[in-house]
Amino acid sequence: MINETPRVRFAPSPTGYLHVGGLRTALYNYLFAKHNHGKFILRIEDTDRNRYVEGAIEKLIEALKWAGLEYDEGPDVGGDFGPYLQSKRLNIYKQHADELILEGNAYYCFCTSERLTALREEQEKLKLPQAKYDKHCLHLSEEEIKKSLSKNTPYVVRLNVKPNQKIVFNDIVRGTIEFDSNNIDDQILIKSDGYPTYHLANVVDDHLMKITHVIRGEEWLSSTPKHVLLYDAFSWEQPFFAHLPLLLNPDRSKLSKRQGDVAVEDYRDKGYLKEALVNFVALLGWNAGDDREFYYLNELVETFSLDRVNKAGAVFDTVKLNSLNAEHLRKKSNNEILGMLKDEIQKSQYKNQEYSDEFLLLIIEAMKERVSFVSEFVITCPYFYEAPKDYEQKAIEKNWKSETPNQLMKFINKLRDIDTPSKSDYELVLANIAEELGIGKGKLIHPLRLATSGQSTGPGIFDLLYILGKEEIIKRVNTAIEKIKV
RNA sequence: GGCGCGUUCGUCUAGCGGUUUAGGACACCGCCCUCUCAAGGCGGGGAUCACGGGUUCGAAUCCCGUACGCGCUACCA
Repeated sequence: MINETPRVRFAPSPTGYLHVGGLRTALYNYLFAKHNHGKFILRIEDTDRNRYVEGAIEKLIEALKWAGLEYDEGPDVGGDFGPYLQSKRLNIYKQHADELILEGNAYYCFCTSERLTALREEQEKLKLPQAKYDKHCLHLSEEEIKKSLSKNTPYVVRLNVKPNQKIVFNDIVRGTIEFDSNNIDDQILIKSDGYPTYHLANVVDDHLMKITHVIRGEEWLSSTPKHVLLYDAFSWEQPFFAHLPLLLNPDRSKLSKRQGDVAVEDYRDKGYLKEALVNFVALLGWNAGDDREFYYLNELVETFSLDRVNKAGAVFDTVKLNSLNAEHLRKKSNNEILGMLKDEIQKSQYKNQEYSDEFLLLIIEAMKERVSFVSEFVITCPYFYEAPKDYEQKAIEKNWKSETPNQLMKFINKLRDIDTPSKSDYELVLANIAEELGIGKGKLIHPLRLATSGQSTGPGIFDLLYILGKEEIIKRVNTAIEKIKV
């Protein structure tokens, strides 16, 4: 098996959205596959009809593709081992369950849910170490089984776990793990509605789809012995297992909706870059062993390896995500940001206004190092899109003196003489006026910034002026002189 | 309760028996740069490596125990 090309799968159940923990699992599968020139497969585990969600599969696929995790085989792209929807493989599971029954590794169980509950209650009363099915139906005679079957009595198929066995398997992340079969319940394999449970379906499919490495969340570690038992019962070779540490809430419980956003779509909609989310999530439980923290997907592919995956859970801390987002944003070309900024403007109050690409590109260049999100190219510097409505009070107090209006008028008047001032023209004019007045440049710069932007922070003043343009500056300075009273 | 897994700065982590006065990143604070804010550079505070025993000349690193956390314990995945 070790010489085969690796085949791994991401096998989510369609819940309606892609959980960031799921994204991390999918990513590690993808990285492992691509690094080793193997195949990455998407398989939908939709065997719970009670949890059917309309449109869930489409959403899942959309989120996966948004993140850039293209798969080689899957429900919408096909492949040689389909179908990739478990709900379309029912006959396969049935057939394999029959095989297990025939060889005594599984058995029909006709117990009612009432008996099961009673059993559990009784076991609880007796303070038994663990509640387990009592194998009642294992001892049914051939006749009894036939009779019940012909009467269409509802039944499930259970795994026949033999007592006093050591079940040992190797986990790539955690090493050798050992379980005692006495602690393992006779797991239901086929539910009474004819659908398989996860345990049967994932083993059968992983084998049939020639999956070499099962890379999944740690929540599956405890049920792996059941899977090992199934591989043995079918006389199939086991895949390699790698159980990934969980993603946690700030209070270290399993990452959940209650304590923040968990859907990839939520982060996308909040304006996080896919590069940043992928980069961030990759580092939650893995690192290359050096100090590097900035990666693009293809670079992760180059460096990823399963044996550098951590054992302990990791808190999903969005503060660090934010800084990574800013870093990825800064590394993008202005032209790439331009497209995103146009989308952002469409979502804003300025959607009906026209802005030239040239103008927006100037804003991007001026603001790029001052923002963490594309949306901030709008909300943090509204003065590029409209004249300030009011002026920051603290800045007025600090920088707007009684002589300020006259000084600014001088500046404006000088500007009028220049047709289309360049950036250095603004710089020159301002320097000249300052010198003329015998004041520091700051005495002009700060009021000018306040008058034109309404704020005390922003890009370099000459960038600001150049982007606004002469006419707009004059208008805004006049307005400010009228409106700002000291 | 049972079984399993885990435990290094607030958070993500490096470390795989001596190179460690435990390194980096984010966050925080200070300085430099500077027209502001950022970005960038430099520096600072912050981890008795969960705790207790061993093994060893020597342990964050190996072993055992305890505590704590998490996961599983469904006709859910």
